[in-house]
Amino acid sequence: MVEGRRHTLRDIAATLDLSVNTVSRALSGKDGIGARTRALVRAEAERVGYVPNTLARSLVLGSAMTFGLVITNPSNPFYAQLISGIEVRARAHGYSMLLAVTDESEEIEARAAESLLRSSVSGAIVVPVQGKVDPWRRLGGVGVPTVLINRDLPDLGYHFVGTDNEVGAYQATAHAIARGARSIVVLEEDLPITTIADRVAGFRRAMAEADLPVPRGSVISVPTRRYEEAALPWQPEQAYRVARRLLRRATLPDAVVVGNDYFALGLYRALHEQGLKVPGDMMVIGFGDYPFSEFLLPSLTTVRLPAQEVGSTAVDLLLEQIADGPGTEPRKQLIAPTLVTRDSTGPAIPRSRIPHT
Amino acid sequence: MVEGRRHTLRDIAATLDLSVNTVSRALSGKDGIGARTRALVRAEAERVGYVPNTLARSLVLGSAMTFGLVITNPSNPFYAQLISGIEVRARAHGYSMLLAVTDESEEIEARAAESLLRSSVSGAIVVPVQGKVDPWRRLGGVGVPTVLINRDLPDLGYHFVGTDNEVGAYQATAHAIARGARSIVVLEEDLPITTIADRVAGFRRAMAEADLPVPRGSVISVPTRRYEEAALPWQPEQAYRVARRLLRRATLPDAVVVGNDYFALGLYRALHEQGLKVPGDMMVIGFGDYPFSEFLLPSLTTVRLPAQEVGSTAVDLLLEQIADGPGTEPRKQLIAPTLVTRDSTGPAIPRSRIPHT
DNA sequence: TATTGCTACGTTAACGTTAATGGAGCTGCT
DNA sequence: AGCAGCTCCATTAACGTTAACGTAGCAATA
Repeated sequence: MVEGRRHTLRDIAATLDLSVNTVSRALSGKDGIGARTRALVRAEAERVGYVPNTLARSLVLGSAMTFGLVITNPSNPFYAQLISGIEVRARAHGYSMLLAVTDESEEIEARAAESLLRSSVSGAIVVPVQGKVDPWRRLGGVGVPTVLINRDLPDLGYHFVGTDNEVGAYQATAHAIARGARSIVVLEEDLPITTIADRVAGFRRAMAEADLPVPRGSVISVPTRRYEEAALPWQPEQAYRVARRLLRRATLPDAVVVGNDYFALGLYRALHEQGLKVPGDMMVIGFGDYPFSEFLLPSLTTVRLPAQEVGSTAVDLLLEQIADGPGTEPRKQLIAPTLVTRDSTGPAIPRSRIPHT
Repeated sequence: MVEGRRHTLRDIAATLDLSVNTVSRALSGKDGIGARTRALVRAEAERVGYVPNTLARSLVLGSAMTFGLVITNPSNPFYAQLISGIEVRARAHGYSMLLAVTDESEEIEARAAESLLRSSVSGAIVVPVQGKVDPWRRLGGVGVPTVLINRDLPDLGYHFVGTDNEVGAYQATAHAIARGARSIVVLEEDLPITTIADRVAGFRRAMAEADLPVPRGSVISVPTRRYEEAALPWQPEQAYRVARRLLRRATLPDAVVVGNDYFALGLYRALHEQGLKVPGDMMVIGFGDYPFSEFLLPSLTTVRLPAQEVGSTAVDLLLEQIADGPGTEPRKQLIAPTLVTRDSTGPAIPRSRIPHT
């Protein structure tokens, strides 16, 4: 079946002795076509295995029915889920997805933006590296709807969907305090992004509300930026190194809130080596609720980030913007994360309740 | 800068009083253009922020400079890494990447194949669901180079890049035997794919070489197929349930080889609940070397799958096929995985050797 | 000076599709 | 019978780009 080259509307038109336009309209379901003609065309299209050429279609329609997705790193489980969420929702509306990976590099990001521009994407969903703003300004300048994810660039006035990191960190910290922690430390990535600042703010708010001091050294930066093709266990490893230094302090914190669940892994190891118990000697709270976090020993209390929801919300914002045209007020949508309480902040619960299958 | 609509070659041609063709050739670096004219054109293009329209270019050239990537699930760390590997390599050669996620559904897969066909991708890299063959046959039928990843569909005669699962499972099993295991159990996904069969074969070969029996019940299937929007910890959870049943057996195996590192998580938990120690009471060997596996407690011995290498090899095969045209003999490329020996199969090594930073 | 050959550019056509417009043939009404 | 109005299809143009070919102008050569 269907060997050789691709058949076009013209081929079908020629064999049926019709005009190209008639064939086009017959196939696309427009009216003004006789029932018998339409059936004939459909049958012939089926017979030769006709596949419409999206390039030509997009060229004349001015829209490629494609969304550009620009993320920093798919090996971050949050972004992996985000990809799924966006892809599913986009495809449901007939859009394909062009994916670009920036790996936190401004240079790659600029090229990716340029590439989306050339491809005439109908919209873009972007996790910006949060350095330069210009590449994305150009996209909006020519009328490409753009939604920023996770990290806002307020200067652009674009739509934004993210998780409420301030609240997430607040919840995490407040939870630790409720469980008895009085001295708490935060381990965060060393990226210059709003995410981090928001979380630190949430942490400080919770501490302030409990009248707890936040001495210097309470917020520790974990070096994780990397442009290389990536030894992947980089993040746990770096967190492990930082945690080892932390554990050499004279007085140890009661709880540590880490910037992502990979960091918790490194911290777990450092604690284990020192013979310190979680949560007995130190509570640990993660960020992300990665697929493995529930099954760590002890299972990790963590702030669940609604990746799928963020993704589908972003798609909805694009669709809305495409339908309503430009000029819509930029919407900043913060989706609240939820704290998932597990064993790393409380007594290990006997799992014997779990039903046998 | 650069507001309003997009400028075209015609715009530039009009303001400079040149022909469209001249502008095109001036910008694309073709010769037969005077130095002064070229400079003029370049300057004007820069001034108005000209962005070439890939759609039009692709239409006339017949190639979209785009690769289609079809995977089952980006939350599988192997595929997350694969995406990175492919994207980087493809972009280095000027290709963009269209991503489709099938979630193991044949129906979605068929639609994805159709979508790639419509988009005139220059090539496709596919992790097939391994049900129907037809969608992919059509792609090859119209001359789209296609490389299959991980799961071969031999009927198609396409290029194939995968990991040598037989050898991987053999190594894992042989390693366990070398460490003293005599009774070994395999936990695998319940997918009808060659991957699983190959691994079971490798397992059996290692057992046979050591003259060890493989009684019924040595290969256990873990139900993981899911089409829904996916509770993500599904895989560890299912493995946990299966492991609980396993641990109720009268005699327990000395070692368990699991189909992916998520399964190891579930197994770890089940063992922990029974008070069984890894590796003392039971060795555990994973598959995948996921980012967290090195940092589990105990760290997980696992078969590292070269995802990045698989990805870049696939891209290279596509590029080669595009350069040489069709008719090249299909190449089946198996990349050997490497066993990473860690604590889950041997005595916990004191980590005090790790240098302080 | 006529011929050749080169440079630098313009003209035309094409890629495959959709939209706008036009027109032939039929039906129905007065 | 004449005309309007409808159905059904054809014609034309357009989207933005590249490729093939044509040609004017000039310098070098015979």
